[in-house]
Amino acid sequence: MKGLNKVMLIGNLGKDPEVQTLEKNIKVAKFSLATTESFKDDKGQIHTLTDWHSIVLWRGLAELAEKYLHKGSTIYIEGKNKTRAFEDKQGIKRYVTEIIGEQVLMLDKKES
Amino acid sequence: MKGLNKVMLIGNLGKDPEVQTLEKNIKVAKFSLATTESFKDDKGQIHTLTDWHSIVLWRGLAELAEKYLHKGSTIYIEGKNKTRAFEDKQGIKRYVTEIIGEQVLMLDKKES
Amino acid sequence: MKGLNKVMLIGNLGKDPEVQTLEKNIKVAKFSLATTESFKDDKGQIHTLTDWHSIVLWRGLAELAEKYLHKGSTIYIEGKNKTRAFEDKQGIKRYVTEIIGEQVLMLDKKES
Amino acid sequence: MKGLNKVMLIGNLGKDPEVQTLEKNIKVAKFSLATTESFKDDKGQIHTLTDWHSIVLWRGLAELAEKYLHKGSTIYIEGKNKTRAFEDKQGIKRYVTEIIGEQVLMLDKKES
DNA sequence: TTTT
DNA sequence: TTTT
Repeated sequence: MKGLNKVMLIGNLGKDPEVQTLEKNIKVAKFSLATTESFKDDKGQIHTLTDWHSIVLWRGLAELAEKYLHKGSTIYIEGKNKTRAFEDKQGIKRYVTEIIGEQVLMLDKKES
Repeated sequence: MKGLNKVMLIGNLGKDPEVQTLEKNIKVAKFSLATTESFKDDKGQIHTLTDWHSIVLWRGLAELAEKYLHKGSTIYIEGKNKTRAFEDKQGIKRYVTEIIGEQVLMLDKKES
Repeated sequence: MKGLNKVMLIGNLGKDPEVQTLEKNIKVAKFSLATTESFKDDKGQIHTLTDWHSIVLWRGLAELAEKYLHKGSTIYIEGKNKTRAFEDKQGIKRYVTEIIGEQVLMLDKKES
Repeated sequence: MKGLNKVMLIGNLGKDPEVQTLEKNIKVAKFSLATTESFKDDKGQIHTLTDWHSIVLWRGLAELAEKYLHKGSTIYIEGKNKTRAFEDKQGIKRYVTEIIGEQVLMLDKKES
């Protein structure tokens, strides 16, 4: 271990995961996750603030996402921040930060 | 508490922090932090991979950064991921993800 | 910040919280929390293992526990490990490690 | 993943690790780790408080401890809380909570 | 752009 | 029992 890059989130999926199957049958799932925070302003009024996170899951976790996660699901996810460069339609270099999930825990009560 | 948005990093500053003083004497410090990971490939060969993170510190933590942190400093930082929109020079909407620090721990041995 | 002492748990209360009111109307809540882990043994068989944690909540968090938490509740809790000495009935010094909660997030779906 | 049981510490070893070799050449290292916290009291006076943690490392991490860690070493450790029962010399059942390390990062600047 |  |  040479450094630490850890992200831990509890929140809800904004949409159903988008799952792709790559060569060798490796799957990737992508979705955005909302985390909500509430805080008091100077006047004691409670406000709510939502952050959106771009989540990427690989292999077994992508399969779990495909099977069990959907819009609105509440999950705990642990992973790492990765910023990668890509070119947009105009050929301009842009950056996006994604969270590569390493552990996922489903937090919805089973509706039996 | 309504959700969890937590980031924990241990790494090194790529450059000295850039510190601005805003109205009411509030300070903001910005810098990038490298976290390093090593892993073995299929052939057992060890590789090293660096991720860069954009860090933002406010108020007291910005003052600490200004006083004590510099290029190469090793720190532990705990905070949250925030993605914000901004317009680039061409007026195109772009996004950047920053880590807003809430706790900072300096990990350099004091060179006495 | 001089060091890091952080514990993060997601699990279920083993019993209803025991709440005491101390002087100045300060409340303390205590309960045990089960975290469950599953793993495969050498033969690929899945096993389940439960760890029990002694949780202590003060003030506002104790009031939250009193009002909303009960046997079986699922929570996320963030806090610190504290080991304290006490004397048992025979006057022998013993030790117990408790997690002093600093953040609590209720993870049960509201049953509307 | 069915629950979360995570502990993260940054602190210093109180003594050199005690390393045992078990059957099949499996090693276990044990040591106590001090985490230090500073806080202001009602009068704005700064106080310092130390917590002691019992750390257990297995296999490769035990070997790393044996080779590189000693009294005073600063480390980051990530692991889980485990409480286990044992019988003391009088045959009375007692409990101890240990942190089973899963990741260790050495934070001492190399003194070249 | 860092560090080992 | 550590460290600053």
